[in-house]
Amino acid sequence: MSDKKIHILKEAEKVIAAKGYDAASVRDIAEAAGVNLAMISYYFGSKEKLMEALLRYRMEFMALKMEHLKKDSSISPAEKIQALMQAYIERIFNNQDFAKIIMAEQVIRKHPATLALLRQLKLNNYKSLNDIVEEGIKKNFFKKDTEAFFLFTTLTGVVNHIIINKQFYIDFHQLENVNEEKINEMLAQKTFIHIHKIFKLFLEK
Amino acid sequence: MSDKKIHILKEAEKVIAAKGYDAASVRDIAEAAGVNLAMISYYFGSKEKLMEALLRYRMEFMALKMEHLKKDSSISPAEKIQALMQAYIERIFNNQDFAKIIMAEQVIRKHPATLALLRQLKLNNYKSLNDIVEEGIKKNFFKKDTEAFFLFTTLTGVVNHIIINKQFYIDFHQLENVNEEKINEMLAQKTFIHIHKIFKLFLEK
DNA sequence: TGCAAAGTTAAACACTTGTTTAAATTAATT
DNA sequence: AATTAATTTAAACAAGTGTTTAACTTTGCA
Repeated sequence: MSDKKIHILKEAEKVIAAKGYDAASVRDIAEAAGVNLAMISYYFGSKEKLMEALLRYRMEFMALKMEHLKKDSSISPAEKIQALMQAYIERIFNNQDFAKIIMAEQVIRKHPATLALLRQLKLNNYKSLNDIVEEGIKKNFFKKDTEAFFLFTTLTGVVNHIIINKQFYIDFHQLENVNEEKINEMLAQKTFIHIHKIFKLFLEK
Repeated sequence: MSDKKIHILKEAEKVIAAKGYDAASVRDIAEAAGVNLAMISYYFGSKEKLMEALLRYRMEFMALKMEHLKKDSSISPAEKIQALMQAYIERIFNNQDFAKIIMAEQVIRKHPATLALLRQLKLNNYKSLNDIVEEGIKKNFFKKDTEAFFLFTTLTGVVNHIIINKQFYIDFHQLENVNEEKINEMLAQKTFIHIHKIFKLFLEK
């Protein structure tokens, strides 16, 4: 993918995250990217295909590919879970615009192509988590009475809702003047500790 | 509010939850409600004001008004927390369309009037939770090292993400032929048990 | 240098959007 | 029954939508 296409995608991401897909017009996106309106169709074919390209482009980063430690038995299942949690939190916090777009897409928009992509991403991430959980149960490290679906929903639900409620947190604790980078760091760390406790509760014997 | 206005609001809720506010046209809503296009403006003034009316109408139900047991010292803080959890889960599961609209509104749309309403709702619910937590700490029933914000985010994040991922759950467990009412009941119950365990972990000594 | 391919542009396209209008119908009040 | 008010309607409005067009400029290559 050319630099120009990537530049357009990144600007489109900002506009779509701020306004939502439907309210973000192709003219808005073109203006934000500093290109002529017709270039969107020229490069991507259509607005919907631009959205699809954005999902494909970012999903690469958002997928929790845990293959490298899947069969590594020198790392305990608990440590693997920890690595997955850490990776997920990091990715969401580093891609907050994209996280919002994905949330909105799941909640309201239902275009077949994007839904299929999201389903694939969700399934892959769920399986990464599930594999580790099953390994832990087999090796007798983990409780076997916890449904992986609820662990998965807890991880994704909590992290994403912390992003949604970030402004609420800032207002409530009067952190308006604190550097946003600092707030993200602090929140990400606290989120990790929080989720870690929950996973310990449900998994460790 | 007249029956007709309420009828329009309820139909609008379905359409907006399915398509999102921006993609749901006034014509879509009018058709779903079986009324003439101009009636929307006649009754509500504008599309945006219809949205505001919908939020006001439903927020009545969604607010967790815990005043009746706030000062009741015959009920333990743990039981109060349990009642609040139960009430929240019930309301989200019984108003899934509205829950989706609220989520989308928080994530992408940012109309001042609706944002202020949502902020108020969030603040009220947060305070209901926080009051009980503080009472529990004061009475030496609860740990005092847990931030209420993370408890709040956990409750709302997990429940709402279970709604978002309901179809994923159905597909994954091949429950396509099961009555949706049954699935909701089952999921709500499991969600309650799940959240209950988490709150116990973070609160009880 | 010449020329085909790629890139860029402003203008136009058909269509949908939220809202308003003015006329017609129904309901309520005297 | 007469008259005023409330409701409902189809049609029209201007503005904004995604996409296409055809002319123009730049680029890459023989």
